[in-house]
Amino acid sequence: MSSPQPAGQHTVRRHNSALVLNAIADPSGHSRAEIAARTGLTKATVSSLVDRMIGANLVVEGAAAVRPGPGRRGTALYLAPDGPHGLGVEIGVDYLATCLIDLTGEVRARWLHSADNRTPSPARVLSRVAKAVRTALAEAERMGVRVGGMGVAVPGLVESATGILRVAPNLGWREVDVRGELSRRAGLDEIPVIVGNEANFAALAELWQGTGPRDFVHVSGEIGIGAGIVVDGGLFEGVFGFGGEIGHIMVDPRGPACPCGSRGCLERVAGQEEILRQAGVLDDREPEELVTDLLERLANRDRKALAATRSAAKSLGVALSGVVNLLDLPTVVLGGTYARLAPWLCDPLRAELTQRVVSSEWSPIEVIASTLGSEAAVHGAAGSAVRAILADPDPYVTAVLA
Amino acid sequence: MSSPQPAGQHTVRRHNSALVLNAIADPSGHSRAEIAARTGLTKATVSSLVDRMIGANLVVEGAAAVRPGPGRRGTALYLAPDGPHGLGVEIGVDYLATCLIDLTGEVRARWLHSADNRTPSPARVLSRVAKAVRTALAEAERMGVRVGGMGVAVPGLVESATGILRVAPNLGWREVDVRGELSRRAGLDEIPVIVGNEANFAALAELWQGTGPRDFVHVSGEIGIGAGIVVDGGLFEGVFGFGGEIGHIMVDPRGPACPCGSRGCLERVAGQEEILRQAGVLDDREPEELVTDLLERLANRDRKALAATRSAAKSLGVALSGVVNLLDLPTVVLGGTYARLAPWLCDPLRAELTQRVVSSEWSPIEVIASTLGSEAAVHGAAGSAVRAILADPDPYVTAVLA
DNA sequence: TCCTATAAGTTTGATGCCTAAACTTATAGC
DNA sequence: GCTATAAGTTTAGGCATCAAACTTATAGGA
Repeated sequence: MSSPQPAGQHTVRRHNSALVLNAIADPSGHSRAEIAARTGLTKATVSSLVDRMIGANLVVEGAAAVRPGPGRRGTALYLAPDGPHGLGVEIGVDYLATCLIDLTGEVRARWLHSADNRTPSPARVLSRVAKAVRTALAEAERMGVRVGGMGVAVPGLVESATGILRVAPNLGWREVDVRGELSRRAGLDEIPVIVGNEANFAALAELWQGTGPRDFVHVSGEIGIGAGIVVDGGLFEGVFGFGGEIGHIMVDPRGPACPCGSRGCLERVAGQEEILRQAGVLDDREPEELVTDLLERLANRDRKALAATRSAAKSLGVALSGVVNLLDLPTVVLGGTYARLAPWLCDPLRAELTQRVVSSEWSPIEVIASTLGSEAAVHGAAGSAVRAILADPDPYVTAVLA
Repeated sequence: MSSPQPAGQHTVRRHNSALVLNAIADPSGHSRAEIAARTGLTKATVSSLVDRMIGANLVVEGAAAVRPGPGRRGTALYLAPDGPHGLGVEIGVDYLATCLIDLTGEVRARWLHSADNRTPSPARVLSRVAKAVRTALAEAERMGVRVGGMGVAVPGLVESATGILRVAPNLGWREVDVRGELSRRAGLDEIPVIVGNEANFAALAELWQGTGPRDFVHVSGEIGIGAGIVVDGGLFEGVFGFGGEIGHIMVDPRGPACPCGSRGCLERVAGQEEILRQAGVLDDREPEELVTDLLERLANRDRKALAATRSAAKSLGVALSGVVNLLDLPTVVLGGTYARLAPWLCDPLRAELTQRVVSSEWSPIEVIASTLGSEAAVHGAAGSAVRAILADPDPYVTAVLA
């Protein structure tokens, strides 16, 4: 959105820095001259901007490119592998994950602790998180890289402007100032911290991974059902940052009651727990084991398992058709547990969507499974930190060069 | 697709021109110095930009302001009442509306023809539309004002990038190049034409009228049910421009069959026709008369009418709660026929939403009725033309001064 | 081996827009 | 009519871009 801020020459440089850096982000390695042609800037301007970014260690020069014909060879430019890194943290219900990611999106270090984050107080959990953050910062220092930002994924509603976690039902948290607490506890005065919903971060990880679509809704079903909506390569967060809540779309007015007060909510009808129950594999084993059991039964064409999955697909289709109609999205990405069930979910879901979506005639709906595993959210959180630099490098460059 | 464009000094002027003009758009009339303070630009810059815009007849100077204390009085600046006008056209199912609107949003001329646009071929209808456009252009010439752009509202899905009407079920049109045809038939080579969905234009009219919210979903129910989604003061169109289709969200899986192939679609359950049927006032009179009849019965507390309205409110609540959860919107605006039924719809709808929307605890959902009448869509269409100039005046200014 | 054509990257001067600060104009209060 | 204050204009300077000239590097042919 156009900010009500006046523009000056610095604004121009800022805009063009981002333009140039995003062209450099192409891993095939382009020369200054190619970047100039691609962005529409002159070689002189590109040179000047690139020099600044090399100085700030965002960009490095590679070997001269091999090209047929006469003429001097250009020097290929790449994102600096030892440039600023992004630190990602995910506070799960029963685990704590951290990772360090470089500018190219490569994971350079990762940690995963099993931890019950539900029983102890938020303060205790956050002090544990702060410790994990300090460990990661120490590792970054050992690697000789600067940490340019941090992303924190939490399973709840986060007000994007303030970074305050409003509520996380599955953690039992309410009104926790995650950003403030972590900044304080881990001594992060210098590092910008972004707090967000794990479903949103997972969707962003999907966006940044490989060459997928730029417009999609990413649905992940673990304990709740969360959706991350990506429009034109950016996250759609809603007005307060509470967007993407599809778990309580009503799918069946005569369905089972939901703790939220309604009936037949998607989460109750198509959530992991309900699929397992209908398939007859719900007992007191670990969730991981139960899903493996379900997958085995599906592979063996167990009738109840197949019926449960098909029913969930149908309900998902009802809910997602509303989403897709409303936002006019061409693609649905299945993440989390749904990604593992994708072989059985995709076809009935696609059929349901095609039937219900008005515009499917002109732009058919694609349903694909995420290729990212369970660590999508941490990667997205870490990635969002480096992406913040890539999307607007000039403030970072100015700060480093100062 | 937004192609990344390089920025130069002209970009700066462009940005700041918009900034200044939007500050001037405040009808209370500010001086150059006040604009400077408000925008953060210097007086010199504001003066220079304002001079250009006065030259292009976008801005006029008013009387010197009265202000207590010593010092020279500033000259108030206003949007030029005889600056460029927007031409709005609405192709309804059984009428054709046109209007001319000035930069301030004031309607300066309007025409309304009853016309059956359903039976004749699209080509015939469009030639009739072109004639109405030429009439409006002639009137603009007589008034001595330039027409800066045209908006065309149609009751169907429009691909925003191309201006092609993909389908309009209630007109029986498919794949009609409305923009191309009208440009050709009415000789509009110089004038930019925006084609859009009437529900979207109605939502924009609501946005621009008065001091309403900047984030809302506007629902209007006539023959179909359309929604216009406004986020942060801008229309959310979806990826292809097909966004806002809420008519076929499923509200009740056991509900009546819908021509779209599904069952229990919102349109079938809460549309005008179904409300009238349940209230027992559906016969072969004109729709207008039927609605008046319904309103009378509601005023007289007719039990069937009240029940029908309450049931529609409940279904709307189910569908809109999904929308509001997903997009995290704080406000629902009822337009069209729903606006007239608002006294009976608002309360049950609000109750339904409050119950179903997860974030309502932190940001309660407001339900309000539109104050615009049946001409919201034409006004929005005309307004979108002048808003395009207000949002980015520099290209217009440059073209006029050249 | 040297020359020529070609292309990458740098240097230089011009342009355009913004800013700061000085300057001019206008007005109230004394 | 003088002074203080505020609006609006003028002028000098800064900054980022661009165009064009210039330097550097390379292939291919004489």
